Amino acid sequence: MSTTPTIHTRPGGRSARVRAAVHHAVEELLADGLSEALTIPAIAARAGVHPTTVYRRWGSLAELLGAVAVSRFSGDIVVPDTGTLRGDLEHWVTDVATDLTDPDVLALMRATVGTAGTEGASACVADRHAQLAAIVERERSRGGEAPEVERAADLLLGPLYYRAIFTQRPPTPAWARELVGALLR
Amino acid sequence: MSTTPTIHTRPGGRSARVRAAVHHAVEELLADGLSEALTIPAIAARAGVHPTTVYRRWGSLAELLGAVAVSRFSGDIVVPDTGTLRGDLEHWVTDVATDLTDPDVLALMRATVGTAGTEGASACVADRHAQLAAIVERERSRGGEAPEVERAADLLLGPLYYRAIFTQRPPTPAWARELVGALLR
DNA sequence: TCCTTGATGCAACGATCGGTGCGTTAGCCT
DNA sequence: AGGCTAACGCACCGATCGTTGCATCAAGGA
Repeated sequence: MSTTPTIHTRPGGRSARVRAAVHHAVEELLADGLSEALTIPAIAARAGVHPTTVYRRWGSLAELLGAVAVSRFSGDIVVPDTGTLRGDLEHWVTDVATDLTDPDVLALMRATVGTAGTEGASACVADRHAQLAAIVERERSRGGEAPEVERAADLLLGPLYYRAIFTQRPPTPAWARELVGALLR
Repeated sequence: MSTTPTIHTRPGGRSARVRAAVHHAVEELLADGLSEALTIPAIAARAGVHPTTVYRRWGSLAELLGAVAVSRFSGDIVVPDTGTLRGDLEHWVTDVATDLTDPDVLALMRATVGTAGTEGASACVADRHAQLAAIVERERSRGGEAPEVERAADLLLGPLYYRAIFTQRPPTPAWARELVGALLR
């Protein structure tokens, strides 16, 4: 779930700084469109850290990208309670669509999917699934009818991520809200 | 009568053989799960071709993967005419879902998305869009009502590719047919 | 058939990547 | 405050990548 800083062996100041610097360097290099030369020495140089450190802590580029994706795509977002399922979903898909408009986010997601394989890909959407499940569960606790989480993910996250990754038409908030209409028909 | 296909390049026997061997080697290496060590020398060795040839003809791994994706995902598939829009779509999504079950296809798609960027990603789905547009157009020529191509792509290709790429639950034909139901509601 | 020319093979090179052993630094604990 | 120990920096190494110049081969045309 969230980053619990008590689990790591040594959550001290320096390790955390190095970790943050490396993560930030990965996002910076990806933002610069250098998806080609995204190599560990380049990341280390950008982070002001010795390459050996990166090799030892993360091992491979795949694991590093996976870690960056997890920490980037696992914000502790609390979806505000609008009182209705439709309102919650519309608010949420707007947030997701806005997030997927950021080219840096797309670059990180593409690189993670291509390098970290299945695990990296699911790490990109795990938190979104959890948020969606929370919204559906909240509606059920209100006593209302709610579709299955799987179906909601198919009809909401499916079009959103498909447009973001595979097409050149980034999702817009207005278009995303129509997806809610198609789901709650 | 046969118009000599004087194309700019040389469609002769050897170039075509080399091209086919390299394309096949890329798919083979990806099928072996070697997405990590997917490098041009490795591809050339697998294809029985000198690395220089690959560097000269394709230039970079991104362009090579893009070319492989284009040639793999652009079969001249003719969707059979079942007489109704629903039948055509159900038949088509079944084909797409079956294709997306192949791990080799998924590996190629992930590698292309991660390496070849936006252009590679759209190359993976361009032909699917064309097929869907053809189905919709056929229904209109029958005089029937058909949804917009964009909407159909969002609600059909979206869930299909989302499941295939981002989740560990590959799409099944039965599930894919339900998508048609959600679209034609 | 021979000639032209584009495509491929070959060998060598510099550059850089990925890894290892060791000394040093800086958190955490008593 | 001082020791303990994980984490980091440094120097060095082998392996491999990406490129270039030149020789060779094969496809297409006169």
